[in-house]
Amino acid sequence: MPSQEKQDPAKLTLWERLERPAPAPRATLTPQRIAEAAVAIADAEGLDAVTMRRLATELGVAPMAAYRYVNGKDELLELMTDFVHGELSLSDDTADWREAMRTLATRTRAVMLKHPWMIRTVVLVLTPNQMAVPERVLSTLDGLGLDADTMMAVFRTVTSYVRGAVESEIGLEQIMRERGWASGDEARTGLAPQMSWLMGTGRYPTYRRYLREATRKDDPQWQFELGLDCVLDGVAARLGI
Amino acid sequence: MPSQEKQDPAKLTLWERLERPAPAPRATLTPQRIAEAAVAIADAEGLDAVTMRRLATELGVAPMAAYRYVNGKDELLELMTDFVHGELSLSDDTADWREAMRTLATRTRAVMLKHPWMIRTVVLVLTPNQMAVPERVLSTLDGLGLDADTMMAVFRTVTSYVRGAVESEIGLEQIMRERGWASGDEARTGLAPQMSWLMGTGRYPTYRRYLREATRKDDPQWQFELGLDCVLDGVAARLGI
DNA sequence: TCTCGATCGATACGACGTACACATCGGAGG
DNA sequence: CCTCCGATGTGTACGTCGTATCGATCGAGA
Repeated sequence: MPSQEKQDPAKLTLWERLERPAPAPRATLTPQRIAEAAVAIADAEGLDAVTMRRLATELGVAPMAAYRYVNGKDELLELMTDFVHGELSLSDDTADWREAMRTLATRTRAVMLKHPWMIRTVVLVLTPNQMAVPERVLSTLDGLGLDADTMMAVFRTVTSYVRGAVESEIGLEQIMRERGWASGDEARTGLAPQMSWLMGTGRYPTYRRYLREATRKDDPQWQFELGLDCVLDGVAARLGI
Repeated sequence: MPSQEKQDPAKLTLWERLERPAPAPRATLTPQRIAEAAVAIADAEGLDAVTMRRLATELGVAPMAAYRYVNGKDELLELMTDFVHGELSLSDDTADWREAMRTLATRTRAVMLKHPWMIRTVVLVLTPNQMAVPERVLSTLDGLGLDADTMMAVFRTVTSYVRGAVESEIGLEQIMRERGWASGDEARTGLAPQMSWLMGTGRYPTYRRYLREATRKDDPQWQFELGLDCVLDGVAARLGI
């Protein structure tokens, strides 16, 4: 008998395996269970706590068990990333591209702040839930007279801003958590020695004035939304949409 | 005699130690030498190749030697990050804020593409060379009638876009390097099975059209600069500068 | 010359990712 | 009902990592 149409599971991508019809009989483990457990660990204790051994413990299983479903730790991270992207729940209730971009941006920010480890994850691996994002955006941009390249540029521009902004926000949060600072004021007192040393060099006069005069240093949402409005304004103006 | 003004070196920050006048006598190791070696390894073989042991080998020294200058691997990464930020060489030759932001953006992109591992580094640790960036930007924004918060918002907005954009660019490059793809076409053939499976689900019709129609998919510089112009336009328009 | 603190080396420990061979389960074919 | 086989989970082991600890060694001030 010649070759079966059945393929070697190891040669299939993670996503093909994930959607295979028969979930297999024994199934104490599934990709979903693995993803949920890994995400739970990462949410609670950070990405460094996500260990193949720790994951196995959490699943009540031997350290090597998960390797039947995931080819290595990198694929585990892919699985986690795709799983969380499912939380974005993109809806089709708006035809206005700008409003759609705005809610996508704020929702992305919310999801990432909820799963701060996401920011350390590789971008642009092709996973089903990640692909749904550009699909949604491109579809709202359709019919405005933009060519394909420009439509994608709009998507990339807004996405890039969101990612960068959330990244710095998370970076700050992470430092505060590590050092046990609960408020912006606590952080500033904690940072005071280092900061006053830097300021004492006299190399940062303008920054020093910013420190004295600014009043919204601890309002990341204001900062995020002002930047987002700038970006959306610029896209609309330059591309005439 | 009561307490000396000399402090316990372990309690000083990395940067205070770095600029202490006497570099110590024996000095086969210095923070600079350490930073250079670590950066060289990361540039050549990626951040994962930067190992305390590997670094020591490269410096011709015992594995634990560098710990005299760096409190742990995290501080080594800080040191590397600050070192590379020194390459930005911010100049004061422009008073026009927009031109200054533009050259900062393109230069940042260039430096990061030269040191792709930078993108995986924690943002916003207070290091001298990193602080020089907002200082430069704020000083060009000075005197345009913006309050301190808004000036900083401009800086953050542009910086966020740049970081996000470069991050996705580097992410793609990294995947291509890992899989040994040299051109965009090679990458597309390599990705073809996965992509055609995803497209076969019928869930991404607009994205599919983009794939057919787009002609600048492999022109990251065009994408970067278009987005940057949008962001700068938006900042200028919304803030009236 | 002696001493003392700053450097650097040697050794060791626990945790990590994962290769590999083995045990075990559950359903299909007789 | 039995048997067998592939899919699933286990046990063990190896090499590498970050780094704690302590001892050796060097240079300069007394």
